Amino acid sequence: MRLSRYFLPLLKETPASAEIASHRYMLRAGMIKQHSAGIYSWLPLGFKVMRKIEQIVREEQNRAGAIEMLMPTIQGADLWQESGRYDDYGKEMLRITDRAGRELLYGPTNEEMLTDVFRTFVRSYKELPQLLYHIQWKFRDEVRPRFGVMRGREFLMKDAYSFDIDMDAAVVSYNKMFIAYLNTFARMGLKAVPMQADTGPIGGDLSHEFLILADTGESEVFCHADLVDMPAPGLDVDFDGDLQSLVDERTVLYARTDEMHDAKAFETQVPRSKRLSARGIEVGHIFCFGDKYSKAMGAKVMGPDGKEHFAQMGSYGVGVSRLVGGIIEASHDDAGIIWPKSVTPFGVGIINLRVGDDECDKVSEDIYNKLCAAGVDPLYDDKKDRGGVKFSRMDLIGLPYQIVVGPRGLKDGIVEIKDRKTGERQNQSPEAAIAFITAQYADISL
RNA sequence: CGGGGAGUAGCGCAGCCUGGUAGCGCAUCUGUUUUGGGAACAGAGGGUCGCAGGUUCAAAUCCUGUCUCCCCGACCA
Repeated sequence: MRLSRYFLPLLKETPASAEIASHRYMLRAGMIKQHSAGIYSWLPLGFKVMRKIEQIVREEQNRAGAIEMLMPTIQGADLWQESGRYDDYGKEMLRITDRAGRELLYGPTNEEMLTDVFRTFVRSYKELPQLLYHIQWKFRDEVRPRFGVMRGREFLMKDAYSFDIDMDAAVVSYNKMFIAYLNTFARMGLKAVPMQADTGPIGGDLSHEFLILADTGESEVFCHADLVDMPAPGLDVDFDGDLQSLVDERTVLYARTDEMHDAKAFETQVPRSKRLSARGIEVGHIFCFGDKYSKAMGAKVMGPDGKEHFAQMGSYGVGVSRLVGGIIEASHDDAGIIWPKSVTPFGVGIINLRVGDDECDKVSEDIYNKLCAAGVDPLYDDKKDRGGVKFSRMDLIGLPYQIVVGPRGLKDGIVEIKDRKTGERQNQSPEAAIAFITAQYADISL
């Protein structure tokens, strides 16, 4: 993409309303525009990042054996009256009336709707397990939206739902999502720690929240320090095999959010030097809640024993739009965002310091064309701005690498490669720079 | 929902106390000179002062109501 043809409305000054780094940078880097409290337009740069995050989530859901579908944003009130949540959910649910006076709502989640799909079509244990998901916009009329997209009212969520014949089988599904989540967040460069969580209005007793540690996180967390650097299980995990030991390794150590925290247990189970209390951002939450909805809504299947059984269910959420902010919270500096390679909106920025100079134009264009062909998706700054503007702009939007093409270097036949994260610079011939950048993305599908 | 703060040009703000018909910085447009870390000079455009009432000869300014946004807390798949 040529910057001169892109839509990238950058802000030089920080909008007064933005308090935390991710919100500030998302506004300044032209990623989002707020329309009202907790409701945003996703501008091209922000949308591009969100799409990449969404795709990683999708790939890891698929890898774990979940199947993608799509349910509507608008739901009828009847299903929620059946489950009993129509009244329980309260003002957080956005309720709508259509022209015929029918009660509708903008879905805050989809347990009821998918349970309805399930009970319509599934009759036998032979069709189990089922693990279905969709990635769809949700609306929760939060009392207090804040922190930009981190707590928006409208947000994009991946929610998966599992249906099994009994609790043992339900735990197998739960474990698949548990492992898939660790891999998902790891691919985004995040260290997410699974923590014992309260099941809240969902019900049930098996539940984990996945939190990334950040000072601006909304939750207070307590955990064993070793959990933070524990590597993800890896993409070669056999999801059809027994995952229990992998899950156990990561749940045996103490890790709880404030609502579940037990100071005494924390002190007895975790040696002093390993006690970590910090703040975290919730990016995923998984629940195994059994027959709460299947019972209320009559979702049952015939078992091998010739009797009817209510499906044992679980639900599994990832905040896709929230992750855009979460990744920035975890990866930025004073100059701007530092994108992990896996979610960066563009693979590399090419800075032409002297647009209009034949040699600079020629070399920049050549690098641009070759990197496009190599699939690296470069952003070419071909605007007629001064060097300083170009440097700070590229730092702000935070692409992992920059290639600087200027008359000074070209005299000696070289361009400069800058690593956004470390600040390291290296001089290379244009050809070597192209090869270097291409190699950095060899193992990442952009 | 309780407490606090703010709505004035695209963004950041001053002006309000003590009413007199709107200003600064950045951004934008034109020109000239510049050009390797947010350039300089000259000129130009852009505002129903959130909205609705009221007081007054006169309201951004005073009064009443209302809407919106932000922060702290409570809340939160």
